[in-house]
Formats: sequence, structure tokens, C-alpha cells
Amino acid sequence: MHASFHPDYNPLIRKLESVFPLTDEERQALEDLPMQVAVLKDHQDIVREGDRPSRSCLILSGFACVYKMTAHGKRQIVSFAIAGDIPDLQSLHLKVLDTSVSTISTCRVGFIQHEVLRDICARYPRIGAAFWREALIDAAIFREWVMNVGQREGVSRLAHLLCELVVRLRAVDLVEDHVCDLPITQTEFADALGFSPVHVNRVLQQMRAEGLIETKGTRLRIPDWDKLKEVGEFDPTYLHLESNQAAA
Amino acid sequence: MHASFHPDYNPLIRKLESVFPLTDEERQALEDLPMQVAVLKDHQDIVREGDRPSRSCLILSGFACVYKMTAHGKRQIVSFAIAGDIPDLQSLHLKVLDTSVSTISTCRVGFIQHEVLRDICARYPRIGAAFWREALIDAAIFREWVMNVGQREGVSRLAHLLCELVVRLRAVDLVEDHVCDLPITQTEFADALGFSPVHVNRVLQQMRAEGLIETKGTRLRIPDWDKLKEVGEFDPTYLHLESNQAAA
DNA sequence: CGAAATCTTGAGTATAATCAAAAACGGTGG
DNA sequence: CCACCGTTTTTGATTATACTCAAGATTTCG
Repeated sequence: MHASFHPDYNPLIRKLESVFPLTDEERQALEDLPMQVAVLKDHQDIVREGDRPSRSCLILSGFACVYKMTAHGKRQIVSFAIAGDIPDLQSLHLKVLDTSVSTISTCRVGFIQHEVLRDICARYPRIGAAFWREALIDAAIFREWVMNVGQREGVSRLAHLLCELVVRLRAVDLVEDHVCDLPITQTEFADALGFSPVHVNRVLQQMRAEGLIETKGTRLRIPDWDKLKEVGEFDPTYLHLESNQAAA
Repeated sequence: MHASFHPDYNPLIRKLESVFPLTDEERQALEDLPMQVAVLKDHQDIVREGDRPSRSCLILSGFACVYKMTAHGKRQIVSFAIAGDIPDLQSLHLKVLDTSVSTISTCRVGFIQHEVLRDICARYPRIGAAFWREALIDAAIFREWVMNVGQREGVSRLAHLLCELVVRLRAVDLVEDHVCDLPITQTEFADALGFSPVHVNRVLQQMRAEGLIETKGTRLRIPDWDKLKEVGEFDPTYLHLESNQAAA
């Protein structure tokens, strides 16, 4: 685990600025946020269920996932974390973690001590409020996932997940020309959707055949966003994006 | 909608006291909490997806559920709300509701203006913190539901849900001698579990045959809690109950 | 270039959905 | 108290979606 201090750029700042314009003071406080930055290889646990962490992790780049294991060893991914996300923010208020967080691709991760987070929330209430907002939006995403896994099947279920990922990636400028990098394996999609890997493969093939997606390695292209949205019954309201981002 | 002021008893107080002992001042503030109390018949919407409410609803008695509808009209229940729960607390910070809340049985509901909630959070920070804690626990419950619906099948899936309900009901003293009143129809269980009503019926029969549950009308009895827990792979960590409640 | 991981294909099976209808239950009014 | 209505639960038969197992092809990466 290679560690250094102060990253080149902090995607958290961009994310918060999409909600409200930061004052110079607030921006400076976020830029100076003391955090330990580490580069983690793919498929490494960052924190584990049962841990009682004294810090939270900010994803600076790469893909991570939040997951739980059943007693019989089956894995359920309950959300994907991308740049700007703090997938274990709740550990600030709930002592014991009820989920694990793992990298999917190589990730730059910033570890921020809880006391530092508490301090910045106290000193800059708007930032504190933004963190809470994020936590509530996370909950809204989990609700949507319950519905997706519970009610949609095959193409529709996967389409919905892809729509969510694309919208969230677009919000942090990781989509260009309907193309994004999605280093998620079919097995990982399976664990997120409650499908078997074989079934994911067959659903993907059907989606390609129907012109809903095009893939080339880890690149994903959406030739017809409206069609994908319709097939996935995707309504981005639950992501609670402000203003213009939700569109298109 | 019959309305009056000040309920006989406020289950919110009991719930908060299970987390930390309230000061007299805090308890008084909660007892004097201005809210409009209404008695709603079963299967009535309290709030709807898309609403922009200026108040939140506290369930004083009865069963309610939080649900979403797919574009094709299928309903997913994403959580059940019991006495002491505020199923739309997030509307305090997220303007647009992404879920609907509906009664399951007859409910006494207290509507509390957002400004009142904001005021009490500002004046009694520990109460504010407790509300946030509740919101984070809700999110943990949604995560567990994703796993339950995604990874468990048949008996195991339903057993897990029953375990959660019993533990939560016990926390507000609604379980006596392993018996509780559960006015949830098989169709509602189906909407919560991602099953068809017919399948729920068959799973229930299997559970009765295996001695996991006994039912009589809306009364549910758990003859062997440990067995039910094991079949449902139930680990109450995610409910983040304090102290003694999680046991047994 | 070779090994490991990932993706793909095929065949057989299982869990759960759908459809349809009958039985049981719960509340209401006569 | 009983007859009646709507709702909920139950049953049977058929179908569909998705799983499992197993093997082969392809890609990725050192």
C-alpha cells in the first residue's frame, strides 16, 4: 500500500460544487483536507464488515463497490462507488460497519480521519449538510436497487443499472460522447443484480443484439440513450441531482 | 381524515430513550412536539412519490410501508414502518420524495412540520444526532434488503424478513412471548420480497410445515427463534440496535 | 509467449411466475 | 345470529426465467 499526502486533485470539491458554489474559504478547507492517499490494486478490500473504523475513505479515482456476504458465502454488491464518493461515510455515526468496501479497478483512495470530518462539518455547516445529503441520496439509491432486483428481469434490470452508472459518471465528467470506461466484470454485474454470471453474459448479448449497448473491452457506448432509459424504466429522480445534470 | 392535537403517547420518545437517556428538558420538548395527529384507515397513501412535502409523518401506531412503483405498475415495498418510525424523514433534506408511504393497517400518524423538526434538532443536538442515526440505519436496512432479495430464495428470504420485523417490533415492545400481531397480507409480503403472492403462500405453508412459524389470523408465533434465525441467515448487526435489544 | 482471468456456449434443471378457480375468512347489515 | 359480500388464502396445472455444471474460446497481463 503506497501512501503519500495531498492528492493532485480532489473530486469531492467538484461534486460539492455541483450542489452549491463553494466559497473560497470552503474550497480551501477542502483542498487542505488532511488525508492519507493510497493507491490500491484491483479487487482489494478497503474496509470490511464488522470493522470499527476511525476514518472514512474517499474514492479519488477508479471503481469500487460496497458489498455484503450471506452466511452461505454469496456476495451481493449493494452499490458501486466512483470518484468523489465516500462509500463508508456512515461509519462516522454508526460504529460497526455492516458492509465491506472493495476496489474493482486500481483506485486512488483518500483516508480521512473521522475527527477531521467532524471538524470540517462543524466549521463549515454547508459542507456538513452536503455530506448528509449524500448519505440520504445513498439511501435513495439502495431503495431503487431493491426495486430493480425485486421487480425487473433480464435486460430491463441490467439496463437500469447501466443507466444509473452512466448518469453518475456523467455527473463527475467521466462520460464523453456516450462513451465511458466501465471496468466491471460480468461476474461483478452478476453480484450486483442477483444474477448468475452466465445469465449476465446472455443478457448482455441480447442487449448488444438489440442495439442498446456497444462494448469494446471495458469501454461502453450507449448508441441510443432514450431507448436504454425506456428499456430500463429509468427515472433519475431518485439520484436527486440538481439542475441540468439529470437531463439528456 | 379525523385530526386532533397531542397524542396520548409518543413512541418516538421510547425509541430515542433506547439509544440514550433523555434529559427532562429533551423529553419535555418531545412531548410538546407540535404535530397534527390523524387516524388513517388501512391501505391509504400518506404521501406519494413526487410530492414535495413540508412535513414528515411519524407512525404512532399501526403498520405502514414505503414503496415504489415500476413504470409497468409493479409495486416494490422497500420497508415496513412501525410505531416510532418516520418513514419520510429524508424529505427534510431532499425536496422531492422518491417513494410513497401507505398504511397497511389502520394507523395513527403524527404530521410534524419540517420547521419544527429543524428547530428541535438545532435546540437539542443529541435529538438531531439521533434522527440522523435513524436515517443511516434506514439505509443499512435497505442494503440488507438488496441482499435478501438478490441472494436468498424461498423460505430463507421470507424467514429473514420475519426476523427483521420481529426484532424491530420487540424493540418497541410489540412482541410478547414470541407472538406478535402482523397485519401484513401475503400480497404485501410478495411486494416486499419480489415474489408472486402464490409463491409467498407456498413458502408460508412450507415454513409452517417445518415448524418455523405458526399463524392464526394476523397473529404470528415463532416457536423456535434460533431455528428461524438460522434459516433466514439473520444477523441483526445491520439494525445497529444498542446494547441488550439485539440479543435473544 | 504463456498463464490466469474473463467471456462464451450448450444442455439439463430448478425456482418461481402465471393463469384460473375454489375455499376460507372477515366484516356488515338484516 | 346468519346471510352476504369482498378480500384473502389456497390449490392445481402449465410456463418462463434464470441457475448449474461443464467445457471451450478469448482476452489480459506479466
